[in-house]
Amino acid sequence: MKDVAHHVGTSTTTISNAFHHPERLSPGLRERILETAERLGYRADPTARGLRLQSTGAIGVLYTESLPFAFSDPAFSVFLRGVAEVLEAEGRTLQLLSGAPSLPGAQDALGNAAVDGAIWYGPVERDPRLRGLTHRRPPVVLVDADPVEGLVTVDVDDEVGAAAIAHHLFGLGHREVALVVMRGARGAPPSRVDPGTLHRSESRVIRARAAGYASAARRHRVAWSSLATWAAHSQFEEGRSVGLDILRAPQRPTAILCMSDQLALGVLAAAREVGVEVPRELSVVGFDGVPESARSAPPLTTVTQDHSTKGRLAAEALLAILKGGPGGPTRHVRTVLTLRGSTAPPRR
Amino acid sequence: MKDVAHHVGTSTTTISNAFHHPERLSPGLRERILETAERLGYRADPTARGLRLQSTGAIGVLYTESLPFAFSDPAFSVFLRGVAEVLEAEGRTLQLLSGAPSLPGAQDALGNAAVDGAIWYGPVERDPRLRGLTHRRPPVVLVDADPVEGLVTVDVDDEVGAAAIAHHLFGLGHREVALVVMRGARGAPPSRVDPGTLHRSESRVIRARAAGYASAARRHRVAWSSLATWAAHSQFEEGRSVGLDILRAPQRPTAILCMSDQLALGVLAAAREVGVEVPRELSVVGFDGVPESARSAPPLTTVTQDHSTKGRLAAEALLAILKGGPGGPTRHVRTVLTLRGSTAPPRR
DNA sequence: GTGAAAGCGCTAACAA
DNA sequence: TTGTTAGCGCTTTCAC
Repeated sequence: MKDVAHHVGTSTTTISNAFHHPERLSPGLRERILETAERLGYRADPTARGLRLQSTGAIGVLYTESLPFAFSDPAFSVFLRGVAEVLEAEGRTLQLLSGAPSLPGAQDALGNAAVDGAIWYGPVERDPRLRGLTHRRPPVVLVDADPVEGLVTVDVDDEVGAAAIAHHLFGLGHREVALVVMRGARGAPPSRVDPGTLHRSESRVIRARAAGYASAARRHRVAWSSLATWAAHSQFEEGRSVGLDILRAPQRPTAILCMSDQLALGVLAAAREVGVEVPRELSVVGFDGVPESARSAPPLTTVTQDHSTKGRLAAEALLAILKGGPGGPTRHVRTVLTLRGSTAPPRR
Repeated sequence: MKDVAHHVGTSTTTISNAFHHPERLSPGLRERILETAERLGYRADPTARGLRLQSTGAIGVLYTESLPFAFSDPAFSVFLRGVAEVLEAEGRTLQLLSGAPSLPGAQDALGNAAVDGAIWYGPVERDPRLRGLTHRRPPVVLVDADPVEGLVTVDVDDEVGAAAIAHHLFGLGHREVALVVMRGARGAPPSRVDPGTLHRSESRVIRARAAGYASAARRHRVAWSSLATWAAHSQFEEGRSVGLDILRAPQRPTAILCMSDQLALGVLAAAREVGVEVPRELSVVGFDGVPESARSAPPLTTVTQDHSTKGRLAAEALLAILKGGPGGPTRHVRTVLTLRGSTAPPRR
């Protein structure tokens, strides 16, 4: 900047004005400045600008697992699409923050990021970092995480959706139902769990969906805690491997209730491998309504949530706060039961 | 910071030292400072820090189309996973920059972002903005874009891969082959094009793949410019709609050669809808080897490129430059022909 | 072991 | 219409 000022023979103020207050300059001078700046390849330093203006134009999105994993989570991709839509319209940029709790410095991913505000996408764990986050700078909006007093939250109807799809399955007449639930921890192989412990999960999403399943079970007089249950990290491969285990066992269930589409898609693949026909011999359901779920063979019966709207709502709420608004109330996102081709009554 | 200094009764220098040069303080004082900082919720302002240190810790990734679209591009997701792997290991954050040429200020998305360096992911168009990007601050690494003198490039073997898969198709005996190519422009409906014009595309990727197809055609004495060709934006839905058009026409081809997996997956869906059996009645191939391509029914024969390695290489090259290295030579990523279940000889 | 002062590059009051 | 000055919040020399 000084450089340009020198070349043109003026002060830095005038350079700044040439860009931000054109009316305060004679057109000729302005012209000369712009030209010189162009020639010298001058661009205002965004960091200095950010310091002066107290705003960087960036919005952070913190994913509570490792970032690489985030990019194989299709629901998160669609969520980001929604976020990006509103940010792009405002000319803001999107900064991805890794919240993997194990990472050095992850504790402060938020505090160390030069962002004007952040969205905390916490599908995975009840996070100690959330404590003391209230009224934090930068302002934070919560998604899929346990609510925190004083923070705006985007809330999804997980329990209602889960109840609806379990009700659908039980209503069809299924009684031998296997459950495949998500688990945050990676690396660990899938394992059997007691569904009765699910309500103590660290993850709001897991607790809510489990509660929905349980209430449908109660309604149909199915013994909730007797359901054969596997826990796996929500990925296609894990779903496939659990599916293989389940379908190769001597006592095959008539339906598999999966807590995510990734898991269900994996189970579907396993069924194909083993030669079990869906839905004639086996019903499979998921949760999320990711794009792939509509394209599988057969198309997956699932609970759809509008991930991109979720992203839009979160981004809009955050921008409202940044504009000085109160942030407003919790935003609710509905889920809808999406009946497709992967369910049928059990073969008698 | 001043606040903390006040509370402790010391200077801001000492506060800073407490965090960055512990050895310069008496342990007692340091303890008191850390404690007070904690109590007051003090966090060093990242922007001010960035200005002083001339580094923000963020790496930009510019996608040459609109950001919302980026998140429905599975190849880009896998690429980002690779980038994120290396950035996360270095404790850096990932800033997504929208390069949609139509956007206001997109011209300067790069110049306005507070990043230490950037990756230009340009699958789409030969971009005028690339001119004058040489030796630009921040340093830039190019991916899937036309090379620019002086910039490090990650180069993919698109032409070789394309030649291989077209050779596979022609070698199987297919002569009535329809071509579905990508096009950058969105919104516009799919349309017929002359394959002879493809070598003038704005996109390096499109030119390279087309060149590969053409050379295989030549080798098999197939008249390249006579191939029925459709251009569509690389998305599932567009592929499906083009597929429907092709398969409902009176003269159905025996094979459809798609320039991306997204397109091919859409065509596969169309075939299922129309009741055309793949690969018995129709062969379909794609390009990219996205995860979904392995899970479709039938699994897609395609050209696989290792997108996550591509991301890793780009990120590593950029970090090397930031550490003062020369950036080194162009990185090459190989493609591999992946034969799966969607191709067979034409029915006689 | 601690503090004063300078300066990162920019923009905005305010003065001329 | 243009320039002077101050200051955004931090880190770092350098002097004490």
